[in-house]
Amino acid sequence: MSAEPRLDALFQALADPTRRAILSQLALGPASVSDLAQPFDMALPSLMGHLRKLEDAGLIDTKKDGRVRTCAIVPEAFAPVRGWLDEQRALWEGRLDRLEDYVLQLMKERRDDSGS
Amino acid sequence: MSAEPRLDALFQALADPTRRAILSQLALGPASVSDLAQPFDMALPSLMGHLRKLEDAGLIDTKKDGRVRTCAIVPEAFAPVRGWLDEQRALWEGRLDRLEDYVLQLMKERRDDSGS
DNA sequence: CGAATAGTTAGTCAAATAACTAACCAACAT
DNA sequence: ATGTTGGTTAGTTATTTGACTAACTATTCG
Repeated sequence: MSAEPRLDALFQALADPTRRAILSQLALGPASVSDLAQPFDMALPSLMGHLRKLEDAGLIDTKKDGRVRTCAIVPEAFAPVRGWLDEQRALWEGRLDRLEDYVLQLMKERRDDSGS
Repeated sequence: MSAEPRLDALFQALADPTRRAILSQLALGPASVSDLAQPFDMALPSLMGHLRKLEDAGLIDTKKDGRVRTCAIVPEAFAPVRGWLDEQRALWEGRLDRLEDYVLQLMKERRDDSGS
């Protein structure tokens, strides 16, 4: 019934302020692990955990060069999230359209009725 | 540094397939708790927990009338999520713009260089 | 009234999160 | 070759999540 484990991981990854802050930083350009860690009052392994979650969700991509691991954002990864939101809005608007049709139908029937 | 506890609750609420399915159902129109529960193979209290989280996040609104609690979606509640995504994209695009400026600058300098 | 319906409360439990410290490895830099 | 920097692994702990059962309350129906 779920059929979208990717969305679970994406939304879950975004549900944390530290991880969102990391993404905002990376949106400005790639950065190393310790660059990313610097603004946070948090031990390195904790921050690594966040990076791992972001990478597992596909939101960032990391590559180790020498002893430095460089992290970069993957902008396309946000697409499924936007997609779900759009789909959701489409459902909602579809409902509004049907509601409108219904109301118009009611008005028409009342007109016909009083006209008989 | 977080400054957006609302986003935490929103993304967290969306990070579960059951809750997303509930929202998709509600996008089609209001429904009672047992209507919503029917498609799921889950005890009622568990489903109530999901409804509670959705309500706490502000994504749904519920009202009890007699012994029936009716749930309705709150479409505006998605706005902060969209907002954050848009902001994120803006940062990314700003970065691309600066990158483009930089590349154009480099090209200009190379032209001037070879021209000397 | 008495039974069925709709939801709620309370309490339990296993698994997942998110943080920490301590110890470790693999490049560089001197 | 040794120390320092940048990151990683392992293992611990407290909290939160998500699901369950059992028992309960509050309508509504016959």
